[in-house]
Amino acid sequence: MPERLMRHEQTIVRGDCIEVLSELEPESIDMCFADPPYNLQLRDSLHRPDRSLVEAVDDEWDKFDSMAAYDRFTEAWMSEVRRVLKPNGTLWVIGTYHNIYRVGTVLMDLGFWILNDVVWIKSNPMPNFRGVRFTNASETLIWAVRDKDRKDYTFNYEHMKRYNDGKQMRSDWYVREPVCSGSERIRDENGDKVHSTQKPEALLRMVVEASTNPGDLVLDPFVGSGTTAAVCRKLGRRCLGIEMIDEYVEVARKRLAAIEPGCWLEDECPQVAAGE
Amino acid sequence: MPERLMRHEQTIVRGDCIEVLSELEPESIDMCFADPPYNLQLRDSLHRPDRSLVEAVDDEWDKFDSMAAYDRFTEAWMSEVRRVLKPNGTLWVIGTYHNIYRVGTVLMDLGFWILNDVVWIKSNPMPNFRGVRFTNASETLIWAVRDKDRKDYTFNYEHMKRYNDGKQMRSDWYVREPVCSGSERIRDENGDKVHSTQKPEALLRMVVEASTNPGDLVLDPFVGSGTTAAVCRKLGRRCLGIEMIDEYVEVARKRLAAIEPGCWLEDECPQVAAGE
DNA sequence: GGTTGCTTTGAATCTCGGT
DNA sequence: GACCGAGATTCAAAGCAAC
Repeated sequence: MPERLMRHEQTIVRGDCIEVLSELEPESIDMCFADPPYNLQLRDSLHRPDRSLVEAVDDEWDKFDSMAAYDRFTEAWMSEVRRVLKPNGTLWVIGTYHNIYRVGTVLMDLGFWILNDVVWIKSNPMPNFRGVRFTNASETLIWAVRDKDRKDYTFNYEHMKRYNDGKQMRSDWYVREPVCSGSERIRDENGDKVHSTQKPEALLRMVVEASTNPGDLVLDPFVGSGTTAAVCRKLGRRCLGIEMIDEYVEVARKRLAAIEPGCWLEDECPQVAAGE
Repeated sequence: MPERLMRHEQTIVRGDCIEVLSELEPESIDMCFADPPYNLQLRDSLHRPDRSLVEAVDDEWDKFDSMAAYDRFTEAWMSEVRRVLKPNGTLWVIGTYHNIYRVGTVLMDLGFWILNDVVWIKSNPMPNFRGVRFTNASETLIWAVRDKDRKDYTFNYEHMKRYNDGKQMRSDWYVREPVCSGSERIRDENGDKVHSTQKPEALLRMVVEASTNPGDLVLDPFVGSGTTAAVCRKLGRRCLGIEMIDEYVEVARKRLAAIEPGCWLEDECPQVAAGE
C-alpha cells in the first residue's frame, strides 16, 4: 500500500487519517500541511441584521465530546505525522482561537520546534453581527520543524522575498484573494458549497513555496476539498492526501484531474503580500 | 492592605504577584491585563509560585520540565486572577508563540471564555538576521471573559469604531507608533532601556478603552515599566499594579507621578488602526 | 462592452426577558 | 431549562441583472 502511494505524483487516499498514517514508512515525508477540525462550539443559530440565516459549520466531523477528547484526537494524528516526517521535515497547522492553543500546546509537547506563527489576515472576514466583539479578522498558521536541533529544514528565504518588495518576508500574510467565495469555491449541482471550510489556493501556495522544493513529498492528513493537493500539482510537488469522507475524496480527485501539472512553476503568486 | 490599595487611583504594589493577589477581595476587579514573562529562562519568575519546584528542576532544566513548570506558573497566577475578577470581568493576556499556546490552553481549562484573539501587527519588527525564518511581525492578545455565559462584559463597541473609519473594529491592530524606541521608551542614566519588553502606550490604550469605563478598576499582575497603570491614569481608570522587582516599581511610580490624570479622555488614539 | 446597483455570503464559540 | 417573540444588529467582495 505505501509502495503504491509513493509512486503517484498526487494521490488522495480514502480512509481514517490515523490508520492510513500508521501504514506509511517512517521519515518519508518532507512537509505536512494539516487543516484539522477547529472544534467550533456554536450554540444558537445566528441571523444577520437583515434576518437572513448564517450558514454555520455544523458538520459531524467538527463535533467532539469535550476539550479533552479534542486534545486526544490532536495528539493521535500529530504523533503519527511526526513519525512519518523526516527529521528535518516541517509541519504546518492552521486554526483559530477555538483550537489553535490546544494544537500549539500538543505540538510543543510532542517535541516539534516552532519556527513561526504566521497570521493570515483576511480582507473580507465575516463581521460580528451583534456588535459584541471585534471582527474576527485572522487565522493562525503554526510552522514547526520536527526536531528542535535540525537547522537544515527547507525554507526558500530568497524566493519568499518577492512577496514583500524584495525584503525579508514577514509572518503577517494578506491574502487579497477572497475567502473562497468566488469562482474558486467548489459547488455542487445545486450551487451549494461542497465543503464548509475550503481554503484559498493562494494561502496554500505560500506554504508550499516557502517550505518545499519541486519533487518534495507533501502530506495532507485532512484533505477536505483538496486545496493542498491541487496546489502541489500546480507547483510540481508530490502529494499524499488522506480523507475519510467519500464525497470529499471524489471532489478532490476530480479537482486534481483538471489541473495541468507544474502550471504555476514559472510565475509568482499575485494575491499575497506582507503587511505595512 | 487591600482596603488601602483600593482607595488609590493608581497603585503599584511591590511583591510577589500571587501573594499579593491572594490578599485581594474576590470579584473586585473589572479587567485584568497581563504581560507575563515570555521567556522560560526567567527562573526567578517561575519558582515564585511553587518553591518546592525550584530545587527539583534546578540542574535539570530540560525542555519538558520547563514547559510543565511554566504551565504551573501560568495556572497559579491566572487562577488567582480569576478569583478576584468580577464574574463579568475580562482578562487580556499578551504573548508570542513561545508562550501564548500554553497560556491559551490554561486559560480555557480554567473556565475563561475567549472573546477574541487580537493580533498586534508591528510596523518595525526585529528582522530575522540569519534569514532562516519569516520576520516575526506580530504578537497575540487573548481577550476572554471570566464566566462563559456572562454576556454583560464591558465592550465599548461604538467607541472602538473610530479606529476603523467608523466601521466595526477588527481584531488586527496596526500600531503605527514604533515599538517603544522613541521618546516613550524609558531609559536609565546610561541610556540603556530599563525594561526589555516595554509595551507601547497606544496598544494598552486600545485595550483599556475597549473593555473598561472611566472609574473601573484594572489589575496588572506584571507591571514591568508600568505602561498599563500610566494609560489608566491618562484615561481616568483606577489601576492596581503588582511588581516584584524594586527597580521596576520605582520606575513605574515615577512614571505615574509625572502624568496628569485624565489627560487622554478627550481625544482619540491616533497611532492605531485596523487592517486593510 | 462597460457601468451601476441590488443580492448573496463567508470556520461565528454573536441577546434578552417573559412564560 | 426550553421555548417564543421582540428588538437590535453587518462588512467586503462576488454574482448577476438591468441599463
